[in-house]
Amino acid sequence: MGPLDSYLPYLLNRAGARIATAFNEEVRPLGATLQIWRVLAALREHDGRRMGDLSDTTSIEVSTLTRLVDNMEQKGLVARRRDANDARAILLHVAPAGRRLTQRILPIAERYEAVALAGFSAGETEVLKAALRRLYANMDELES
Amino acid sequence: MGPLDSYLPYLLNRAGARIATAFNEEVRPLGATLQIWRVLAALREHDGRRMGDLSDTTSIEVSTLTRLVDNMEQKGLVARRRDANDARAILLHVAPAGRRLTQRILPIAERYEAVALAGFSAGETEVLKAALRRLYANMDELES
DNA sequence: CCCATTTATTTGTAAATGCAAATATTGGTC
DNA sequence: GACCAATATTTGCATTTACAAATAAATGGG
Repeated sequence: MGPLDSYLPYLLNRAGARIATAFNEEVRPLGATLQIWRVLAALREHDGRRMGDLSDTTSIEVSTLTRLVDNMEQKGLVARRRDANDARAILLHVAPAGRRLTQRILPIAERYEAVALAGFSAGETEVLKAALRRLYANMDELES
Repeated sequence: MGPLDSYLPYLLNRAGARIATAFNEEVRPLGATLQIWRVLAALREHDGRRMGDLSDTTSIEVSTLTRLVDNMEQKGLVARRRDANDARAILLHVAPAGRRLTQRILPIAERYEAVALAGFSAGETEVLKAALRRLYANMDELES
């Protein structure tokens, strides 16, 4: 392996960590965290998700997620409901305070997207996003 | 903001988290962790680094790093030495066990690079890496 | 229809994390 | 040369995290 900054996982982590840290600081005054935002964003895309589903889409480990959701529930951001068709499962729903918080975080999220991609053309942006999806998919190879 | 999987920080985190989790599992049997590897890899590139320098290059928060290094020192992987020119600073050096561990992890790291980038041409790979460096640099904008 | 297996979530517990404060040292200024 | 702000690291402490085990419910085979 050559220099560190030619090593893909290194570059990936470095960029991700930097964005994550900055974003986290920014939403803190709103009483949120990056992880809370991840859950809210996932619910914004599709409300009433299972814990396992949320864990997959947010990349938050499921036992960590349980406790995060405990916390969000206490804050009135979300509500747990038993799935009527499968009593093992929980369906997590946004609550009004969660919707309000989402609306406050959205512009910050959009700003981060813009800042991170400053100077990228629409084409370059698409190539990058496609590559990131491909990286993710490539990891299937090691899961088996 | 549109669908989650068109949101750059999401894609970045998702890919990074997946690689990190898998890598971490893989090095665990060797008595290592991803964070330990990050430190070893940074020292491999340039031995005798300051804590702050290491924190920057590994993206590990400096107070976390202190304790990680305590741990690595106990395992005989690294050694702290006071900087002779500046008694505030520590210079961290690999120790023999650290070098051996590095040698055992290197092939795993190379495999991860290969798996993640499977199907990418050399050109595509370079475009991706350049983009990740650019993302990182773009975040300067928010630091001020 | 009962049992064993699988799936979904939570809980126990130890370790990792990160902010803030403390400590140590340097370097410049008066 | 003493003092003060800046820099480097560590420590205190509360929170977050993650592995493993526990709990609960569904599913399918006999």
